[in-house]
Amino acid sequence: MTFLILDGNSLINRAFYGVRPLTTKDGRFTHAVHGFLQILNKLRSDVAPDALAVAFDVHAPTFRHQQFADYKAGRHAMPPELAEQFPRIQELLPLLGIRTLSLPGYEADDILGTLAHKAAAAGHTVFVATGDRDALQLVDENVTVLLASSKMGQAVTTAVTPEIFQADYGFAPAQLIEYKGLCGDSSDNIPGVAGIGDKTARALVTKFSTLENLYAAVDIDTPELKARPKMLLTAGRDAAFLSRALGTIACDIPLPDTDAAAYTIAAPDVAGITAFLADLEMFKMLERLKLGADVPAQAVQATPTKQAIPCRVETDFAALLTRLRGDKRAYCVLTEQGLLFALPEACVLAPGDAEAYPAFLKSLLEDEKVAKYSDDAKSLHRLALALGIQARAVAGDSALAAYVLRSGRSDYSTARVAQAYGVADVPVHVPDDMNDLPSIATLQDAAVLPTLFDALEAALAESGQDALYREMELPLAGVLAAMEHEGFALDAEGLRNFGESLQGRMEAAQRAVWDAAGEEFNILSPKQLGELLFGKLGLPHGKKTKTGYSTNAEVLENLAPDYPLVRSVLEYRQLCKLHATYVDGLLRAMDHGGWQGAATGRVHSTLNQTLTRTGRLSSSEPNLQNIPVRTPLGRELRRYLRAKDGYVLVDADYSQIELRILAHMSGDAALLEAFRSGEDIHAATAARVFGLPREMVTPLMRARAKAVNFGIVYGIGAFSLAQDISVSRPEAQAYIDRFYAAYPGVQAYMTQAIADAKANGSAKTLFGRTLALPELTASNFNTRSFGERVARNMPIQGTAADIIKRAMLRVSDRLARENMAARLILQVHDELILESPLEEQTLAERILKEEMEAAATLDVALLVDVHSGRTWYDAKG
DNA sequence: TTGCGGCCT
DNA sequence: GCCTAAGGCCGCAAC
Repeated sequence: MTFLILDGNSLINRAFYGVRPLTTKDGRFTHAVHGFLQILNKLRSDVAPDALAVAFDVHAPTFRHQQFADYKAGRHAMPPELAEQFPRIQELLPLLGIRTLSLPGYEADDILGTLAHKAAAAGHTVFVATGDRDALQLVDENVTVLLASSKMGQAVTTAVTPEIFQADYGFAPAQLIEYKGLCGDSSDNIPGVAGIGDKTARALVTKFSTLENLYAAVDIDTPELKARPKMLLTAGRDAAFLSRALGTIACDIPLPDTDAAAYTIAAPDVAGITAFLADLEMFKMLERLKLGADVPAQAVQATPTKQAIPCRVETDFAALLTRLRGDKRAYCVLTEQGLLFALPEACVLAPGDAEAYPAFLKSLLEDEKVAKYSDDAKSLHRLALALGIQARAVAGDSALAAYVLRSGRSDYSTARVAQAYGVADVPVHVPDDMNDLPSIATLQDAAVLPTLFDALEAALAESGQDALYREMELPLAGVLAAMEHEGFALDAEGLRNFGESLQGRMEAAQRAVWDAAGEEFNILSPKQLGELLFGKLGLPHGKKTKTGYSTNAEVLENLAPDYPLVRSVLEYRQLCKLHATYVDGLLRAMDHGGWQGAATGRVHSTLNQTLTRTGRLSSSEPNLQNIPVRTPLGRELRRYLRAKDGYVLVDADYSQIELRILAHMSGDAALLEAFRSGEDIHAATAARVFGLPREMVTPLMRARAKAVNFGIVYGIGAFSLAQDISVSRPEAQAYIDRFYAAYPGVQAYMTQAIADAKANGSAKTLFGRTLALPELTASNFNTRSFGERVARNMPIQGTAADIIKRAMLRVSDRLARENMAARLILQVHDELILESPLEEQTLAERILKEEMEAAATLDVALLVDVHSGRTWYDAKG
């Protein structure tokens, strides 16, 4: 049986702090109740438990207080608005058929541990839900911890399995207590070893596994331990063992019932729940709890008068498929419960747990004659790829359509898009025996799709962006799905070794800073660092931030020539950045083969298609578009992003694409001529700006001209240019003036771009992509200036984005047409990367260059540079 | 969660 | 007196 165990205290706390306060008319707070029920609902639909228990703390000292009087001392008292909500939840849970339990002298954690331990031993599948990372020590093959957190106000749970834990921490879940012994836990006032922080603790636990091993090493004076940690460990020996004991969850406390069967979910008391929720004025929650027909109509408030669409589960896939083939169109939404269809007369779920589900999906997704319309085309493509096929006739994506119509929205969820295009909610009706259906909100999202697509398609036709949507973005979703699916191979072992070498250097840099400073402090804390440098040591400070002195790289680099200490700070920062963000970050993102599916050892970045204002893509989890390249040390990371055996990476990037677009769009004769003659564009600008013949241009002049070239594209001002190239402000202004004098067509174009944007209320790319710019009419000078800079930059940056998207489609089609095994795996704004079999390398290089250069025909040619290599480092020219 | 800092095109 | 170059993602500290 599946047993779900909740930490009531932890989850209610999360719920309380995670949402805005809410009261009934007579002033009783209800938001924690509300948030907790939402988490409970989500967990129940995710895990489908047979048995459920909710554990609570008792407000009394525990056995831990006897060991350590200061345990959890200094904690803020619970605010009364939260305290008053606990009894409400404890009253409601039994009505839902769920048992609660607590035990004097113990914490909810210990109940979790004991129940989980016993149930796992009895062979049950156990899930523990909490917001407290402490509970991760319970994770093993039979126990998954569902960690609740909130991301951008949205409640999310993360399933932590042993593999995921190991990837995150570097050691096994059971060793979490050793880690806590070393670095303590400030929220519970557990001390740990003074001076040992997260980083050192992780390294020590990874190396020595247990405190016993570690202290054995301390005692025999092994060279594996450096002097400082050894000294700290010796001083903190008692604290370490005490902290470990305090941090250890008890798994054998005397509970009355430890058998999972004793917590089987009972039938809900519908009348009781209804009365309870009505009393707290939580009418919507009644609906969400899916209590069905027994709910009195007046309790649900303002029952919609429109005919509701009934929802059901359909397991006769053959019939469903025949039906969809007859309709020729399938409006569908991929949900956790399966694929959900909006038919004119009903919402129908094809349940994901049915045996025939994969075969059904294959038939549908591959069927050219059934056009698929959804809220997320990329997810349909990825579903197909996971099944080993390619989706055909993915003909609509509402989010993508809305993005093309107007980029810059913060949210392209179906509900928001429908609202924006004036499409009314379609009410849905869930029969009371349908507990396997997705949430009401999801059902409504599906139900609204047919009318929503009508509205979106009409808007697209009217705006002239139909081609952009249909011929560029929609097919691109398929290409992106394939790229995400492929992923990028990672040399994990090489990366780990590189990380260790960084760690050695970090310790040295840290030591150097501390020695020079005469004290030990957290160098990564801008507050502590600022106080040291500009307070205690009295160094001349530059600008200030809202919260104190600025310690950013620009400020520190000005001080570096005179202060070795500052150089060490910069070095320490760089090393930490490389280690935390890239070494650890990439290893964490590597596919470790979670719940199902084998580990691929590759990273599968998400390529977001509806995020940027300009039409660019963005990359996340991990972001592969910001892998270091500028500094030699950072660039080393690219040695660990590589092609698989027998393959090679082929990397191609556009040369000066944005300036070429500027030349085309402005029609400036001199800029066009500079590109046509094939000369070095920055040197050409330098010659014109400085009024010198080409051969008199020095490297410094070229570098400054390069900064001006880029700055012009962004709408730079003299102040920032002066900063950038270290000249006086009047001098910078002179460069800008001379640039415009040298390229008068560019100046005219920029003026026109702003005028057009003001006239239309939006900026536009060469391919018709539109960005609304309400900022242009703002009365605030800064806001308006920002709008003007975007009006100048977006057409250029956005056109470059359009062009590389066209190139991606061409490359993808060409590779398929020529039956090649090479695959696109990444795009970095002006750069495409293929993973190609060695024997296809030459052809792949040629295809990439040809298709990218032919992606647009401008008044100036597009030029692409191609390089290949086993690793990304080698493939970067 | 916010602010700072830092990596990319 | 204020601010100051476009578009992103992510880690850490501190609240």
